[in-house]
Amino acid sequence: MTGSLQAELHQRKAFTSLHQEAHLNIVRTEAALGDDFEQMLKPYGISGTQFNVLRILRGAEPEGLCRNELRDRLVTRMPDVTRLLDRMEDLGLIVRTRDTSDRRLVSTGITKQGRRLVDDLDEVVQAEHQRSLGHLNKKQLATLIELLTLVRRTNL
Amino acid sequence: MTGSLQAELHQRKAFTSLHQEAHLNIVRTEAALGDDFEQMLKPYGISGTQFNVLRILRGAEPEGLCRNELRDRLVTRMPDVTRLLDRMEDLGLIVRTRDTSDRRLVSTGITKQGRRLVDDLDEVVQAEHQRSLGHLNKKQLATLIELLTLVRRTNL
DNA sequence: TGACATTAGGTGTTATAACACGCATCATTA
DNA sequence: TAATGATGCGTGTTATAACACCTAATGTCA
Repeated sequence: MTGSLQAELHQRKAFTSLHQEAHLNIVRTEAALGDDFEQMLKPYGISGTQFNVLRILRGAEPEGLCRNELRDRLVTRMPDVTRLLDRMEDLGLIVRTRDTSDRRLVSTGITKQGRRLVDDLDEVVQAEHQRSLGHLNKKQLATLIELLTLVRRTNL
Repeated sequence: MTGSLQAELHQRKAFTSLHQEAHLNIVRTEAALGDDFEQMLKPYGISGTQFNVLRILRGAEPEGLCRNELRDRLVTRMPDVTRLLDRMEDLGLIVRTRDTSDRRLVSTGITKQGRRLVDDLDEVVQAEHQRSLGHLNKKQLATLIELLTLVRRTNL
């Protein structure tokens, strides 16, 4: 029962602890899922992070979000949001407008083109989720979510 | 019960599917764990991937490993192993020697200095694992590992 | 109001990841 | 053994991440 990951990584020795095995399982699984996800997005010319930004901005419509609020909503840490948005602006996926009441703020919104892209991607993404996680039943998914949430509980 | 991640990401809307929620939970948890892990390694001057390399090479002693075998054992995909090893060689953590029987192969081994570093890190890493996952009991860890292994099963 | 801290955001620079390609070595087979 | 293909590894180049620093705008309080 223990040792599947061990085999995947061609390891001879057992893990030194259950904690280590759990940690590596999380990292390994994310890597597998993440790589496939990026691969899926490649034909559409955006990265996983960029897709994430689009989804967040769509959810925030019709208002936009300022840079830091957007950064805080990203699933992964992203220290250089400015240039991430620069690229997306160049691609025509987002627009930035300087706030008039507080001129420090830059409101970022999704463009029609960006909106069309995420909308189109919805079904592709759902299909990918189905492919990568469809073999788990509802109870298994719920338990997995529950345990991962528990992990983050003392990690926040 | 559902919606912890939703709150973490300041989301207003619910997830569109259990699959999506599971996927994002995996990504988010890995990011949290990974960031802390990198932070822990920072004082020692190496990255998570570099630590991983050292651990693999220590496990392969006294022989070394050729580049591709090493790459296949890495937990995450790493397309540019050559320059990763270049940097580690510059740091004095590994040595590379051209195989004499098959001159295409470059055997990579860990140096005494590298070995000392991973050995020193063992307890630091265990402490970090304890901190990040110590609040889960054995059964929970086992279930988590089991479910993540199941996820990868149709993802390989 | 002026000095100071705080907040939001951008910039400069270096390090690393990603991708495509090239070269050398070895295996295979006519 | 010469030709062809496969394998292992390195290199060139571009894109992105990471880190520290800088500027402008706002808030605060003597």
